[in-house]
Amino acid sequence: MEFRQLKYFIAVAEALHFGRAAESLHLSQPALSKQIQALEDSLEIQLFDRTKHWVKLTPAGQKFLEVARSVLQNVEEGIQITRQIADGRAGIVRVGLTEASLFCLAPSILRTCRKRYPQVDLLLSSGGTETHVEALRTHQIDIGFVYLPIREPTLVVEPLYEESYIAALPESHPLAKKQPISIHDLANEPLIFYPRSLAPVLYANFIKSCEQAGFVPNIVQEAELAQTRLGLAAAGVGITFVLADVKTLSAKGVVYQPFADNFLTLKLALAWRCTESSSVVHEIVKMIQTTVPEL
Amino acid sequence: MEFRQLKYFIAVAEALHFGRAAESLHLSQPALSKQIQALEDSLEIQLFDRTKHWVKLTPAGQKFLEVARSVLQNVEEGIQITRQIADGRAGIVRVGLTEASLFCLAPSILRTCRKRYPQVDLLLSSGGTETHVEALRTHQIDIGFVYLPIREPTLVVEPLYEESYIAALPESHPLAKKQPISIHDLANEPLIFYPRSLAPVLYANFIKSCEQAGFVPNIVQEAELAQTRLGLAAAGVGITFVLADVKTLSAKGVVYQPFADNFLTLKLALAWRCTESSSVVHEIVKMIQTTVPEL
DNA sequence: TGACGTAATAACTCATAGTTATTGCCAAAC
DNA sequence: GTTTGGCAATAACTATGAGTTATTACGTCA
Repeated sequence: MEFRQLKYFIAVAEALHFGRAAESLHLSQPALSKQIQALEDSLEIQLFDRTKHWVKLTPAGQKFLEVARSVLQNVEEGIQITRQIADGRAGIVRVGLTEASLFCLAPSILRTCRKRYPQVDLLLSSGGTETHVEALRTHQIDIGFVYLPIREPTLVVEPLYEESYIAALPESHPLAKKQPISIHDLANEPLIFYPRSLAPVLYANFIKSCEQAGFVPNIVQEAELAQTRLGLAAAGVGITFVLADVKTLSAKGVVYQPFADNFLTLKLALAWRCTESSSVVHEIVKMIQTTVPEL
Repeated sequence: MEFRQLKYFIAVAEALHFGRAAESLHLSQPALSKQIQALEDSLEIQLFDRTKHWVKLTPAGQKFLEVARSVLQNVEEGIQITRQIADGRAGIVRVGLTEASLFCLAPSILRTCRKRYPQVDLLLSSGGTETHVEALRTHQIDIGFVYLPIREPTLVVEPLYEESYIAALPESHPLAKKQPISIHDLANEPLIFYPRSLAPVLYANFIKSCEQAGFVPNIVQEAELAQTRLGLAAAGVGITFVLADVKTLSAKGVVYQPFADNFLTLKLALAWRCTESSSVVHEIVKMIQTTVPEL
């Protein structure tokens, strides 16, 4: 059985006339007759009752007409979906977000995706730079938000933007009134930082900057989430640091202060596998890269 | 796109190796390669990533594998159903039953049908001989239970069995004690008969038999259903007649009496269109013809 | 660097889907 | 009763393309 025969069969079943059906198929009548015969022979089922003067469907033929139509429609729809996946207009993309991207980026990325790529499902997870690099390698995610610099030849890494950290101090802290503050003010202060693994290079830079300023930072507590660190700061445990755009998160008992020397900055980047074959991943990368600067 | 190409595609997608896939298809490797290329070209979608050393599905190819499998399965199932209809193992058959057949035949016919032809739906309706003949002509039913004789050249009519009528008398009636009774006993008795249209010939025969016995029957009431007639008899309206096998229907206030001369008999037959093309109708006719004598 | 495994290409063959011309059948018209 | 017309089937032929075998090109592994 061939697709051709299904199409021919439908034409004859609709016209109930070999001549006219052949015409509508841009085909000669004998060719059509032969193909219908071949179809009936291969199925070993008589689909038409026909004399030289009329043609009609047998009961089996009526059922087969439904079957033929639904098969052709299934194929058509299947090709549509396949094409959407090939074009990157459909599929599943797993994105690893960072703490920073979680707050302000995620909602607008999701919104844009749903609008521009309604057939694409974004699965979001969160983690640090190291976990994302590993998750990319092991194919657990397709796109990761990471902090620069990164050395991983199997990944494509493209910077998104740079953002500076600001200090978050307990309300009652003396530095809360001085503005702007400097790195030197941090000497001897109890500090709350995030775990090294979240962005190892940034962590190292921080330590180095402190040492260059002539002191060893006194990190009394580590916490991954900004919210947790702010809570600790509010409780007077020490000074902590958050990304500038996190300050929209007004926390009770905490005062934000920018650094005069802007010494602690973060370069956010997007990473994906060099070998990535899925066009939908590339589409979503492009989408994120155009969406993020608009914010 | 061709079915061949779908099958080849599935083989390659499963083996991920053109040589081995070709072998499993009993085909040379170049032929397979060409067909896969032709498929990709016709769809304008790349289904495989391949080098000289490995083959793997693209994301679109993975989707298309699902599509191809489901299409082939749909076709397979569709052919199955079509074949069942062609063989008379599936379909819809509309059967017109008579009062007589409704009581004892219908349940066992339905039971046998469900057992032997699980894919066949029987749609039952009831009516008299004349309505069934008309319903057969106008394609409203496919098989009709009718009373003989019938002259209708467009129908095939095959007798099923002959059954005699028995009298049903009010309990208090003098004839209730005499056994068996004769046609002569009916002279001057008020009679309850069924409408002429239900079985015109039987009706005429009844009138004629009475006239030959020397009297004109005194029909005081007509009623189509046996149940109604029995009710009237019980109420003392008169004597009525029911098929012998209806007597299992014990009716209060009514006594059954066979006729000595067996004068009122009914020949039940099955009728269907000469031009009937549906094999399932013929199957069900055969089924009824073998089931009925067993009762 | 050479041998091996593998998909693609080349050149060819043969099956078959298409063509036109013709036949045979039945229905309707004269 | 005969003829005409319409239509599906058949016959004979053509050309497209699905298959073949032999070869090539390429990347991996020893």
